[in-house]
Amino acid sequence: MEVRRVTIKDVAEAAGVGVATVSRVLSGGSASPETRERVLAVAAQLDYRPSALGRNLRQRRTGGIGLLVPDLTDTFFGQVAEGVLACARSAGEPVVVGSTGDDPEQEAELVGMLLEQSVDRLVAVPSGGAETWLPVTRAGMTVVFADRLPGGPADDGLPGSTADLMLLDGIPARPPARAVADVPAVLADDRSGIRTAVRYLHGLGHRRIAFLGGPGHDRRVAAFREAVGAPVDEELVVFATGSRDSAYAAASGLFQSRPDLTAVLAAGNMLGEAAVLAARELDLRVPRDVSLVMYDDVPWAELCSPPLTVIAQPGRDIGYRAAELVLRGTGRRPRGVTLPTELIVRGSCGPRH
Amino acid sequence: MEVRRVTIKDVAEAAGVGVATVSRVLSGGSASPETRERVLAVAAQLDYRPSALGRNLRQRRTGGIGLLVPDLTDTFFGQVAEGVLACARSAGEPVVVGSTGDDPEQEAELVGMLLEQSVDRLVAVPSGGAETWLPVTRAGMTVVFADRLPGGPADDGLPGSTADLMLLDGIPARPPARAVADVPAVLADDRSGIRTAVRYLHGLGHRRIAFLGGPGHDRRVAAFREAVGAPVDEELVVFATGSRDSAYAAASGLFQSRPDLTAVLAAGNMLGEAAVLAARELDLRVPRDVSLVMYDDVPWAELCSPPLTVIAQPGRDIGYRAAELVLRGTGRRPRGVTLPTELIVRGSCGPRH
DNA sequence: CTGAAAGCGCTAACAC
DNA sequence: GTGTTAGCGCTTTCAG
Repeated sequence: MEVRRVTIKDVAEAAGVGVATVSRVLSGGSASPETRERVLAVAAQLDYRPSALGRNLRQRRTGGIGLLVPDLTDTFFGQVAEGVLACARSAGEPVVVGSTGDDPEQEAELVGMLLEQSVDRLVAVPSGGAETWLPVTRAGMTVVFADRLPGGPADDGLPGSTADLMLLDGIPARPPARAVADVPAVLADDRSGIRTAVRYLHGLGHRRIAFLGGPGHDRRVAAFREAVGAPVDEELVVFATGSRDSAYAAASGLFQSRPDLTAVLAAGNMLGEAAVLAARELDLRVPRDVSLVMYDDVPWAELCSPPLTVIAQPGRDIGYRAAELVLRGTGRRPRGVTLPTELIVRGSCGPRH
Repeated sequence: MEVRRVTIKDVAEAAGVGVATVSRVLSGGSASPETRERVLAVAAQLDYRPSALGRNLRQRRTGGIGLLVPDLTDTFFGQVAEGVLACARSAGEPVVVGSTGDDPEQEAELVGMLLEQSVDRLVAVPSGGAETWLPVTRAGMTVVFADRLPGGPADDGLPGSTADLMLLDGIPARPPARAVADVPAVLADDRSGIRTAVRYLHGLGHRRIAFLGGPGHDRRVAAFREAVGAPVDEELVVFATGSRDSAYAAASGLFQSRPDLTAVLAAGNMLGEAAVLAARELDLRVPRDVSLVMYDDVPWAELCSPPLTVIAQPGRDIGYRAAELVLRGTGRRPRGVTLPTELIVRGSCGPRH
């Protein structure tokens, strides 16, 4: 059943040359036109495929790149993944994917697995903080973060002094350690996206705007705080964990504890989904009773009624660019790239009532 | 920068034993308790990770399993992928993922890449027909299909004689070649799902029910034809290619060419999305003017208004079971498994008007 | 119970 | 130009 693979030796024998010659020909080295032709012909005829295992082992190089996302069921991360896969394919590189469930432990475990596979280039939407990522970069992995940055070790969501922290897009990123802070990242311009949304809501007359966030939305809260200006009503800032249940609970709790809020900004599409559901359950009409802006322009945003006003970020591009960075080895110039967001106004926001 | 990996040799030296001993200890072989302890200690201290490359090369075994899906942006396939990843992780196996875009050519290319990586176990939602898959199985790959079966070579969607074809779930699957027909598959019980939905619509008084399908929905049309019984109005059976645009065009065209239809069955969530959009664009009210049943119970189905009545199939389970099968080597007894579907009635269907 | 040695498929020196 | 050879890190006989 297990058909023995055709090896370079087989090709060499069949072509009446040495293995080195075959290797050279196949990797575009020098060879007499005649030999080259013969080898190529034989290789094709035998349907020879060089074993990546052998090659990688010999070259002590990695095969492929790794991709870690929190949840492939989330359309946005699906977009990111598609971007990474597209770029990797065009480079002929395989992609080993892992889903972390937004759990630092699973994330660490998956990284270990990648290391074992000699995959030393990684695109990650990080869940864990510096304590997870410091060892990884130190292990010699080339990593590029996508969509978000690792949170600080003490992830209380409430950065204390924001004064002497490194600024990325002007948002305190609380770089937990030098090495991790130097990891390039491909991010959406959260600051501008959130600011635009908040201004839009302001313009509509809203004053009590809630923020509904999830894991990894540190930069977005920070941007929210900045955009709102003045002291933020802390009760209006709530966080869920990664699950749908948790998102729903957070949204529902928010609406019930603060019936006076007039608008909510959901920092991710799962949060947005939860907000719509919770609002409906509580007989809150959108946008009459409450206005809603959601992060991520997923296809179904348009199907809601009313269609959801969203902050669109280019998931696919984020993935593609991250893969590009990691593939080109991120030569010095580690600073990553920031992609634009866009406020797409549909029907889920109205004037304050 | 590139830190040399700790190899088995390093561990052996540090522990004052031979490499063979280290290997044995780490793979649970025999060794004196004392030696074992020492080796384990040293390995842990050095943070030694055996290289999968070396191991796999030596054992001429594959590392990991492959996963090929049409599009990770489609929530359903995201669920399937999550299932596969979950199973693979619990088995400690890495997963190499590829997105085919429902294009047989890309699919073939990706399979080639997997072969090169020595990945010889594959879970696939197939796009190509027998001509793609026959060579693959013959190359010695262990493959398990998920969610659908490869279509016939002449994929006209209109099987001619259904008499002497192999029946799977009683649906003509048009097995294009012995080898491919023997590939195990994990499928949802499309036949029952579709039948239930059609009966439900019948019960509501609908007689002109349209079928909106996409790539890989051969079994579903077949089930539709069977459920409707009698000769089906062929104008009411339309197919889109994989893209969202195509789906929209198909849906829109259907509504316009046959304004007399009263219900539509969308064979996948992207088709359902398109149907909702097209209906809205044409000022068709759901369910007053047209009833809609969609395949796949994606989270947003509930967010639509009215919430969509769906045929739910367990995407995650499908992926998980498929991975299980491919991991346990699918010992003889290739027949796969069929998982139940469920009609979830929400608000998108009403009595015929 | 343990070590030495042979190779898995490949590439990169190094000879010819 | 082309062949020979020495490993890459690992497991697995085969002796001791």
